Amino acid sequence: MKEIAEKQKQKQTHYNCAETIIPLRDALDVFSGKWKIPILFSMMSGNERYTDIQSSMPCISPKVLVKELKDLEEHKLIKRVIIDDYPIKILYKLEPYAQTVIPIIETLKTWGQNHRNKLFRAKEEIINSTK
Amino acid sequence: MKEIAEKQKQKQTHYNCAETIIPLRDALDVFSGKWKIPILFSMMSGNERYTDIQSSMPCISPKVLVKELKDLEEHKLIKRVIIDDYPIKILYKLEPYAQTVIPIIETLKTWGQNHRNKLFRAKEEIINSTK
DNA sequence: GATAGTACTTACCTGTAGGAAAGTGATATT
DNA sequence: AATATCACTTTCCTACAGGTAAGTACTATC
Repeated sequence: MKEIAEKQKQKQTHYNCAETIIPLRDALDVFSGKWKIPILFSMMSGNERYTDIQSSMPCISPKVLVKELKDLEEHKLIKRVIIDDYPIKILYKLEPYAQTVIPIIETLKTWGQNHRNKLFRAKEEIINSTK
Repeated sequence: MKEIAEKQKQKQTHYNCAETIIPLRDALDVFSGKWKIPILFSMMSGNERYTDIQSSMPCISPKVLVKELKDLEEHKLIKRVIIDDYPIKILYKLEPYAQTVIPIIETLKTWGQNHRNKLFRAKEEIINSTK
């Protein structure tokens, strides 16, 4: 009897865990992949035009860039604006909602910098130990 | 002359942008994908054994789980520990380094919750407008 | 008139992430 | 003796992310 109760308690823990994993998965569905976060960062740095974004990114292909911009638009993070003077201009504008992504970008960037330093230190240790 | 200088300034902006994108990409290389963050979260909730982690995740296949655990071990975020009593036990232990991932998990989780609420509100607005 | 830039589209291809299903060998339980 | 649990492995498969390369229609510049 006691054992069954404890097993159910454990099962419950698992269930709760699955529940909290859902928002994580929602966020990952949006931001997983090589490009979306870097593109948002590039746009936050002031790049609004297709070609500017493209040249700010290390070797993104035009096809992929178009696709990612469409995805970001679908997620209501950016807006494609057509400026109808002569010549016609197309601007990709950040939606206010994109501001909510800043903390994610910041923490990822900080972690990435730290990780790189860690790898660098690890390498140095190997060099020192073989001296 | 002036124009060239300005163009070079712009090129520099792009270059800097690429530079800051590198740590972002480093982090994304580790955390992109469906499973790694949820697995770390599950382990932080106390799950240490293969089967516990598996049942805490919504329908992960054994093959994928093994692969993700190996990846996490390679990134020095977890450790596979063999407890050699009878019967033999295998524990997946978080490395201290895994603590650095907590801010990422937190911000992603918060964003995911907020995003889900936003979608929910958007749905309600549609329902109200068609009344 | 030629070249270059803007903002893409189209077609094709590869690799990997991830899923489905079954099997395995050791122990443990009923 | 039969079934279950633990911790996987193996095989097969599909879908999609992403890359390569070329083309396009318009405009701008030299």
